[in-house]
Amino acid sequence: MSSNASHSRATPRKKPRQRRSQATWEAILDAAAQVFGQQGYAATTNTVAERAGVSIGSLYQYFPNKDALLMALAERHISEAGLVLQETFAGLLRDEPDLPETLQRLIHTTVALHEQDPAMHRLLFDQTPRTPDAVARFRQLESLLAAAVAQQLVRLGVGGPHPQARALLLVQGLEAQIHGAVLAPPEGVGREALVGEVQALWLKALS
Amino acid sequence: MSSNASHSRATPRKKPRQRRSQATWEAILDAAAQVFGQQGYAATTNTVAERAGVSIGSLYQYFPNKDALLMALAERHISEAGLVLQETFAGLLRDEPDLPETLQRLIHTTVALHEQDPAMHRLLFDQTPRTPDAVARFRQLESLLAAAVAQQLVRLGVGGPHPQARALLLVQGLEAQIHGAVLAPPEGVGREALVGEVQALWLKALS
DNA sequence: GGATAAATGTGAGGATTACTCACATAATCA
DNA sequence: TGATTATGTGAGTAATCCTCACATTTATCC
Repeated sequence: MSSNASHSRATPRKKPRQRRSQATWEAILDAAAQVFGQQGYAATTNTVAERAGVSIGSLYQYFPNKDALLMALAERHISEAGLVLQETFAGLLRDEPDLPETLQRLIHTTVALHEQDPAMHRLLFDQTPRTPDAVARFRQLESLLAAAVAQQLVRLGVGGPHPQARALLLVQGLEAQIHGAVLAPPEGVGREALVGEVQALWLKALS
Repeated sequence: MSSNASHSRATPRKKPRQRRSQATWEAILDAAAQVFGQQGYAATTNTVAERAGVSIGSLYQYFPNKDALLMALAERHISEAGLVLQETFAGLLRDEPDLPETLQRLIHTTVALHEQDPAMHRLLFDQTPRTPDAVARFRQLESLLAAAVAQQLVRLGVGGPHPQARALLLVQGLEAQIHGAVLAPPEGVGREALVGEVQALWLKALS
């Protein structure tokens, strides 16, 4: 089924050395984004290769298995999100806003990240198999993010006895709440109100 | 691949009418729990049938596809969790405890549900494909749970302008935080401390 | 009790699909 | 230019989900 290659690795099987191979690699990844985005993870690797205009053999020259293709898409998506987050934290370090404003910015960024490319987000979150590798990678990112948040909490004097722990809870809770609000909005309450409620809750929790 | 049956339905294909068919149905489910629990979603349906001591044809007489088998396992797991939750809420309605005690009980139950059968929980959460059906089913349960929680918030006078919305945020946030604390405990902080921090945060948020 | 119908069980095989490998082509280097 | 290395190809293999034509067991009726 999924990833039964001898010691499956998610990294590209071969690093491109010439310009044309780089182009091939990108063509495959772009095709994967399109095809998986439309048909979900059930889409076949042959379809991806066809859409990319390369043979199925070339696909497997760069990605050892189907999961690796998704992981590569995830990496790309994550690195884009990383840039946005880096910008947000740079702003916080520069302006040193108070707690309400800090929360406001963090929440706004989280919402923006979820609204940016819902199809891709849903594909990666709902349909990509959660291999141990993928889970570990996600946890690592979460931890990194928590560290940056912890720094802010400490600056604002609301870190408590275990800033890193508190920050982790904030990151996990916020992600789940915003994810639900944006991708599965409940009836009867507008997204605006819901996001406002999130901010109010965390503001009280941290004050 | 996954669920390409014409209009896939997750319900058993055939309702058992005789006692032996009921036995077959349960044998298959029990075998599925064992085999999938050990080998994950990659385990084959033929292995499940073999373990159950029935032919592969019989398996597909009761479950239209592999996903349906997992869904049935999920239903069973969820209904057990439902009993625990029902008990918790019955206790809250009976005793009408104050906010700290109410939160304490809700959190304790959530922790217990995650510690109960971590293997099955991980299987269903991490490895079972999130089909639209499965996602919808989960959201529905979440909503039901939120309604019960909202009732408690209103009773305690901390429901705010939109008790249902606030309750939903509580349910989603709590689930994510406890899930992380129990199934992926961070280093440096004990689970006890982490759970305590969760309670403190929500207590302040709702007071 | 025997005959008929309905329910349940079987497993070889069809259809799909992830992935391989022996070989062809293109680029680089001496 | 010839040799070597990098890149590309696609028919074929193995694995696996699922079907279907048929066998067997149980229930129903006279």
